[in-house]
Amino acid sequence: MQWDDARIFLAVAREGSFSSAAKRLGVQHSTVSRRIRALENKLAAPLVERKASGYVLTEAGEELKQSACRIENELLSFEGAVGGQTDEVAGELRVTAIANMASSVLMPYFARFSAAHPKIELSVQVTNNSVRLSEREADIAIRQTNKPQDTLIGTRLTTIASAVYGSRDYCAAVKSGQAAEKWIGVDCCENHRNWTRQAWPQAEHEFYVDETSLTLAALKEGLGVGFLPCFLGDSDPGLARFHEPEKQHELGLWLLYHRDLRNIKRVALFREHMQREIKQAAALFEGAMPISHPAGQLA
Amino acid sequence: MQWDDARIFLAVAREGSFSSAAKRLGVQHSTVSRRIRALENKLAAPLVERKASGYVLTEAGEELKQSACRIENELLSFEGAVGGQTDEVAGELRVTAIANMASSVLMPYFARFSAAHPKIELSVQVTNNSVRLSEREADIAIRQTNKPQDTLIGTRLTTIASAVYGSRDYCAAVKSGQAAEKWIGVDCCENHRNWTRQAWPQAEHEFYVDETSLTLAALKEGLGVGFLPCFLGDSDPGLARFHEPEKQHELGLWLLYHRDLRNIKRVALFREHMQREIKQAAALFEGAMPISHPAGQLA
DNA sequence: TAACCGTTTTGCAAAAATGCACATGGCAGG
DNA sequence: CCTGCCATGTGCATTTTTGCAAAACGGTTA
Repeated sequence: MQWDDARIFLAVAREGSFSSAAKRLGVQHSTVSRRIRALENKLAAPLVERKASGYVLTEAGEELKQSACRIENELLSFEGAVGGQTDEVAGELRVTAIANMASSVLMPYFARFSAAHPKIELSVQVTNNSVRLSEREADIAIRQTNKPQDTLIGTRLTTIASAVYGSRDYCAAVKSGQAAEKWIGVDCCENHRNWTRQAWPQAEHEFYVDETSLTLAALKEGLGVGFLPCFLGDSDPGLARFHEPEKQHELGLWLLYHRDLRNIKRVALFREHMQREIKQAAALFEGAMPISHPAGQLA
Repeated sequence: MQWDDARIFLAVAREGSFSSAAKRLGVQHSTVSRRIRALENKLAAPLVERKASGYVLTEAGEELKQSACRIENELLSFEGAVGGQTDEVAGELRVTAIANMASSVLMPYFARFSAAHPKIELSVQVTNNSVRLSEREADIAIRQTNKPQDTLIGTRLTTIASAVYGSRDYCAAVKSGQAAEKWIGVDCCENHRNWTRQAWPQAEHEFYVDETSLTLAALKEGLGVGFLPCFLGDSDPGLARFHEPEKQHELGLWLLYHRDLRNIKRVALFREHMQREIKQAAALFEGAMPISHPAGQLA
C-alpha cells in the first residue's frame, strides 16, 4: 500500500471535495481523483460515496480518515522532535484571522515574520470567525474572544479595547448640541451587536453595517457614532472618541492552534513572534490614548 | 512530507541496508538511496550514519523508525478492518519455516493455499530457527518448539513426535546381533542434540550431521541410528523405527505471528488453512504408526 | 426546459520518478 | 598485496505520474 494515498485521502475527507483537497495539497484535482480511485481499487472497497448533494465517506472511508489522522499526528510529532535539532525552520504555515485585523494591524507583523523565516511558506487567509482548526483548515487562528474553545490551546496575546467613535466633526457637533446623537447599527459580530443594543437601547438606526471596515468608513462619513476597536479608531486621524473605552467592552486577542501542533517549531516561532510584536503595540490594542492626539487627555 | 518516505525508511531501518530494503520493497536500491537522501534533505537532519562497519541510525532515525512502525500498525489494522468486508483477499504473505518441513510435508499445504487464494502472493522462505518477526522479516513463522516466544501469538498446530530411526536393514542387523549399535551425531537443533546425548551417553559418533535432511540421508545409508521426526522417518520406506517415539521427545508445531497481524484477513486465512490441513495429517505428525507397515506393531 | 455553476473525469503532453548498467569504495580472504 | 564480493552512488533511457485543457456529469436557477 502507498502510504501517501492515506495522506491524499485525508485531505479529501477533510475538505469534502476532490478539488479543494487538491488545492490544499498543491496538486491537480485529476491527480486526487485518480489516486483515490486507485486506492479504492487496491482496497477493493469504496471510500467515498458519490451522493446527490456532495458526497459522504463510507464506513471504510471513516476508518481510513481516523487512521490517517493518527498517522498525521505521528509524523507531526516526529517532525516536531527532529525540527528542534535543525537550525533553519521550514514548512508551510497557514494562519487565519479576521479580515479587519489581518489587512491592517497584523499585516506588518506577518511581513516581518515572513522576512525572518524565508523558508516558511506563510499563507494568510481571512475567515469569518469559524475555522475548524480540528480539521486543519488552518494551522493557527487569531481570534477576538473572551472564551476560546477549550479543545484548542494557545495564548492570550493582548486585550482589545473597544470604544465609541465618530468623525471628529460629528462628535464635536453632537457635544455642542448642533447635531443629534445617532448610532450606527454595528452587526459585525455578536459582541459589538450586543454592546450597541445596550448603549443605545432605543435600537433605532438609520444605517447598518455588518463588517468592521464598513463601520470605519461609515463613521468617517459622519453617519453617526458606533463601537470600533480602539486600534482602528485611534489610528484614524479623522475619528475621535465619543465615549472612552470601558472594561466591559474588552475582548481577548487569542492565538489558537490545535494541540497536536504544540511541538511544531514553526508554530512556536510564530507564537513567540506575535507575542513580541504585540507586546510592543500593547498600548494601541488596550486603548491607551494614542500619542498623536494626547491633548484631549492631558488637558 | 511524503508519507511514503517513512515507509521506505522503515524498510531500511529494519533490513539494515539499502539493498536489502530495496529487495523487500520490490524496488531498486538506487531508488531507496535517492529517497532516503531526499528525506534527509527535507528534514535537514541525517537519519543514517554511514559508519565503517555497516551503518547506524541516528537519533532522528530511531525516532522515525518508531513513528513509522506505529504508522504501519495503523494502516495494518485499517486494512484488517476493511479487508474483512471485501470478498477476495489480496496482498503479500511471507511465511518462514524450517527447511526440512517447508520442502517436504508443508509444501503441498502451501501449494493448496496458494491455489485457493490466487490474489495472495505467498512467499516461502527457509530460515534457521531465528526469524525476527518483530522486525517483520516475515509475516508468519512455523516453528518446532515447546515454548514459543511470548511476544508473538499463534496456534499450536499439532504435536511433532520424534523417534530413533535407522535403515530397515541396519535395524534388523543390530537387533539380531549381527551389527554394532552406532549413533549418528544429530546436531540439527538443540533438542535433537540433547536427546541424542541422553539416549547415547557415551556420546561417541563416527558421523555428525547438522541438518535434518542430512540425518535422513545418513540413516538411509545405514551409518547408524538417530533421532528423526516421525513425519520424516515414517514416510520413508527405507527406514524403520529403532525405538518407538516417547512423550518426552514431543515438540509443538507452532504457527506464530506478530500481534499486529492478528486482524489481517490473509493471516487468519492462512492459519485456518494450516490448521485444517494438519488436522487431517495429525497421525503422521504425532507418530502414530503409519498404515503402510503395521506388521511390526501388530505382530 | 435550458442555461449555468461547480465538480469530476478523460486525453494528451510534459515532468518526475524509476530501473538499468556501470563506476566507486570498503572489507574479507587468498 | 591483490582479488572478489557486497553495498552504495551516478548517468541515461524508460516508465510512471502529474499537470493542463476540455468534456461529461449533476444539480440548481431563471
